[in-house]
Amino acid sequence: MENQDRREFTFLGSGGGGGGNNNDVLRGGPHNKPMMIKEVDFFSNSTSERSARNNNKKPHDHDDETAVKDIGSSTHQVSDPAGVNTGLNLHTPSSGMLKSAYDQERPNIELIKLRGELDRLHDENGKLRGMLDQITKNYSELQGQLLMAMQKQAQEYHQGQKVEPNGMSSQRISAQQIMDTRPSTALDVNDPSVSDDNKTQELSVSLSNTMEVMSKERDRHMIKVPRKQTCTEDGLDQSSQSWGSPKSPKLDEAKGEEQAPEVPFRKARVSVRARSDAPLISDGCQWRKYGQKMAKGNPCPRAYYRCTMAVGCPVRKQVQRCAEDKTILTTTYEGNHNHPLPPAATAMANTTSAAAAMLLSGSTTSKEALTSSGFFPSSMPYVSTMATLSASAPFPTITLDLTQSPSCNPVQLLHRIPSPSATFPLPLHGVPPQLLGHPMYFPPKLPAPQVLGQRHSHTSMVETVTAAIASDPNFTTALAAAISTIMRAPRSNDGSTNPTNGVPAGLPGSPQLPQSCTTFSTN
DNA sequence: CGGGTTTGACCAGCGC
DNA sequence: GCGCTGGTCAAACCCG
Repeated sequence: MENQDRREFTFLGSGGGGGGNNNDVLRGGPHNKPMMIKEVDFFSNSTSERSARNNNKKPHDHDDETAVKDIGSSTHQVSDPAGVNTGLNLHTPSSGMLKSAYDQERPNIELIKLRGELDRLHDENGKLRGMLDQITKNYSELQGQLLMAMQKQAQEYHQGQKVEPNGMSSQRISAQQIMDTRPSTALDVNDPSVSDDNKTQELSVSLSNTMEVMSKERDRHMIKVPRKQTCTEDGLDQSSQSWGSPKSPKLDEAKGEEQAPEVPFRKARVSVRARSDAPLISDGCQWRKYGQKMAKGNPCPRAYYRCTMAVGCPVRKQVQRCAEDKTILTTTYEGNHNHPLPPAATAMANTTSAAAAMLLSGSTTSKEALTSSGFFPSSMPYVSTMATLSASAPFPTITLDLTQSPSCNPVQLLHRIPSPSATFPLPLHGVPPQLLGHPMYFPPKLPAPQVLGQRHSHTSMVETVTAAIASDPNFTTALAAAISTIMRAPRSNDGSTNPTNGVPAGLPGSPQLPQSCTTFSTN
């Protein structure tokens, strides 16, 4: 089991170490510098650093390097190495130097070439850094827009939403929306009329700030909900209903400022369903298993993990295999990390946090706030991911279901979903083409498209979710529209009415989603 | 030996 | 009040 956790991080490590070394890597150990950090350093480093590397490679060239520096001022300005050579040619043959002198000059020529190459690499790094910044900015924007949409919809919902007491009606509406909703009918977060001030403010926040905002937003929306088991589905969902109950003093203590002690409610959770033979999916974080239980209705044990990347990190996750299809691994996350994360983990954390915030922003008035609704833009060429939201449970959960086939018909997916859940697509096309084509791009262990189409091996949520966000320019609009639809949809206000009420997960005809009261589905 | 997993025990919420 | 269940704890154990 312990090897599973270590295997999670091999893609982040330097690649040469064993399991324990990988742990050290993630803790920022001095000996095994994570590859990702190396990349960052490479993006941000200076030419001098690379020169130092060259010096390490050729320490005996130090004098020559110094000689190069003597002409470096002109060389540096001439970014084209060819220009440098031209200048040298003017000096050497035409000046009538002796052959020995010329031979003495040759190392300098090579060094100048190297210098030019370094400059070229520097420029390239600058471009890459800009690209990375742009990606990060876009991601921040997306999150900000998501948050804005959530806030707006939450406000609207609080103001005038009428409750749909009939869960089945909600389901029908959900289906209609799923089949018929178009982006044009949904909230366009790109619309400048939508809270420009707030939007600007939100868009300007960094990733971490976004996380913080979302966390605060989420905490603000924490509600006191009587713990009630309304779902009859097995396994994870039942556990999820009680997860985060205030009975864990240590957890509350660990949450500290993040969660008021008098608030008995828990955080929203984000579940991930993925096909994987591996016991765990790689999410970029380091986890320690602290318990295992046999859940009712599921022969597969449920494992409990907590984040160990920092002391007191409140993030926990549950891992359990689907009873009906043991190739499906369900991982449920809760909480926000209170420490820096590796890039991959950051993407995952942000995504789950956004999803959680999305849930909570719409579930503040009642625990069924997000009972059902749907969105399925017909403009989406690939419906690779479906998201199902549900707040019918005592605390809302959003599940990314990555188990569906890419070729799966959305209608079929609809029929597979046993509960009136909110569904919307998350296009998972892959990494940005500019990254794919770039030599500095290190493809993940499993590129997202492979993850989508592949039902085996180690599915990486980070890769998949990140790819979902990064790959499709329509994603922002689509997601916002989905959120909009979700928030606007009629919701069940009856405490006994929930998506799974009377529709136990794992019903015949819904083999793909046997245990989800809340499900993101992936195609 | 340190860090992780295993596993039985314990606690608290919930339903009957 | 009692039993069931989920979640957590912590001692024992394992492993590199």
